[in-house]
Amino acid sequence: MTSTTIRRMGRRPGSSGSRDAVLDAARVRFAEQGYDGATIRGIAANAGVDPALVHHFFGTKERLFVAAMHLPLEPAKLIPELLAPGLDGLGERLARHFLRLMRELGEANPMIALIRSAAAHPDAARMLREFYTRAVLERLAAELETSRPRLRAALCAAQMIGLGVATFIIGLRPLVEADDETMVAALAPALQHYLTGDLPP
Amino acid sequence: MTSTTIRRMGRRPGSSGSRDAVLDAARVRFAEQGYDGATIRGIAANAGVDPALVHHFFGTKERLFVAAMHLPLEPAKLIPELLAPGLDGLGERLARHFLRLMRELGEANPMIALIRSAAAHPDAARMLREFYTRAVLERLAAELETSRPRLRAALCAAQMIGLGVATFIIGLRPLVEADDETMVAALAPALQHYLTGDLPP
DNA sequence: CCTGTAAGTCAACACCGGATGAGTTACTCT
DNA sequence: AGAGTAACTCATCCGGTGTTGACTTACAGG
Repeated sequence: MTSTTIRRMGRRPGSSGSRDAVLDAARVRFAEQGYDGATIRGIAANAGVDPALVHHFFGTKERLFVAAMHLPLEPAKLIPELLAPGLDGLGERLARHFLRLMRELGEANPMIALIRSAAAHPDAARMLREFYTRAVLERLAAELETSRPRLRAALCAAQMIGLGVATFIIGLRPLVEADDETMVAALAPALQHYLTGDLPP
Repeated sequence: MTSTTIRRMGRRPGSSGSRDAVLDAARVRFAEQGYDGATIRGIAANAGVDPALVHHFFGTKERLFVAAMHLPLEPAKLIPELLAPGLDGLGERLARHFLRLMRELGEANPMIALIRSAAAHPDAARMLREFYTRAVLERLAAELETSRPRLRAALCAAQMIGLGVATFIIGLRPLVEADDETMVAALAPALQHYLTGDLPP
C-alpha cells in the first residue's frame, strides 16, 4: 500500500505534482471513509508525502475537504440540457445520466464522500444541502413548469441519494448486481412520476 | 445540557435505572452522530453517569452499540400484515407505515443511527445489510408473487433510505416541511411501481 | 450478621489524529 | 550571484478517546 520511496529533506527537483496527488488521495479516502474516518496521515501516505505537507498546502483538514470536494459537475449546463427535450422522458434521461455519473466517478466519488461525511459532520450536511438547494433545486424549480417544483426536485434527489447509499455504502446485493438497463427501467417511471405526476396542492 | 447532580462513590440506594438511561442516551447519540461520532463520555454525561459505568455494563463501545440498536421492529409480523390485503395498494400501505414509524421513533431513531454509522463504519454497514437482507428482503421475496422480488424489495428500501437521509441527515427543506398526506401521495405510486411494475427479466 | 456480588466513582494509561514550528532544499527573479 | 519564496520533512505538542484497575458503597442470600 504505502510506497517505500526514499524521502529526503527539502524540495524535490522538477515539478512533483504533490498537490494534485494529495487532492486525489483525499478524494478517495473521503469517499471511502467520510470526513472523520479519513485521516491526514492516511491521505499523506497514499499521496507518498509527509503529513505536514498537507497542512502546508491546505492549512486545515476542513479546507482540504472543501478543496477536494469541488464537484466536477456543472448544474448550470446540465439542467437545461436535460430539460431541453421537454418533460416527456425526463425521468429516463435523469436516470441514465445519474447512473453514468456514478459509474464514471468510481472510487473517488465526491457525492458518496459528501453523504458519508454528512452522516457525522453537520457542516458537511450543510454543504451538501446548500449546494443542492442553490445549484440544483432552485435552478430546476425555475424551469420545471409544474406544481410544487421544489418538492418534486427534492423527491428525485431523495431517490438518487437512496440509491447511492443502498448500493455503495450499504451494499445491497440486488442493487450492486443489477445492470444499468434494468435500473433505468425501474427508476425512470418513478422519477417521471415525481416530476410530473399528480400531487396534492 | 449536562446536569450538575452531585456524584458520590459507591452504589446508590434504590434501583436507579442507570442501565436503561445509558441505553437511551446511547440511542440518541448514535442516532445523532453515528458510531464514531458518538463518544462514551458523551453518552455517560447524557445519562448522568460515570463513563466507566458504561464499560461496567456493556464492556466495549461496540457491544453498547449492538445493545442500543436492537430494533423495535418485528418484520416477521409486519410483512405478512402489510401483504395480507394483496398487492393492490401495497405501495400506499408501505409508505404510510414507513412515515408513521419515522415519526414515532423521533430523535432516538435506530435506523438513522445505523445509516449514519454505516457511513464510516463497515461493520455497521454489514449489520445493516445482513439484517435487511435476512429479515426483510428474503422474507418479502418469499411472499411477493412477482418477477425479481429481491430487486423490487431493494428498490423500495433504497427509496425509503433515501428519504430518511435526505430528510433527517441532509435536511432538504421541501421534504422536512412536507406533510404526511403529501408524502404518501408522492411515494405510494413509486413504491407500487417498484413492487408490481414492469421490469426487464 | 456476614459474605459475595453488583452498582458506582476516580484516576490514570495508551493511543491516535490534527496541528505547529523549525529546519532543509530547490526553484525564480533581479 | 544573491535573495526571497515555495516545496518539503522531522520532531513534537496537545487534546480527546476507549479502556482498565483500584476502590467504595449498597443490596441479597445464607
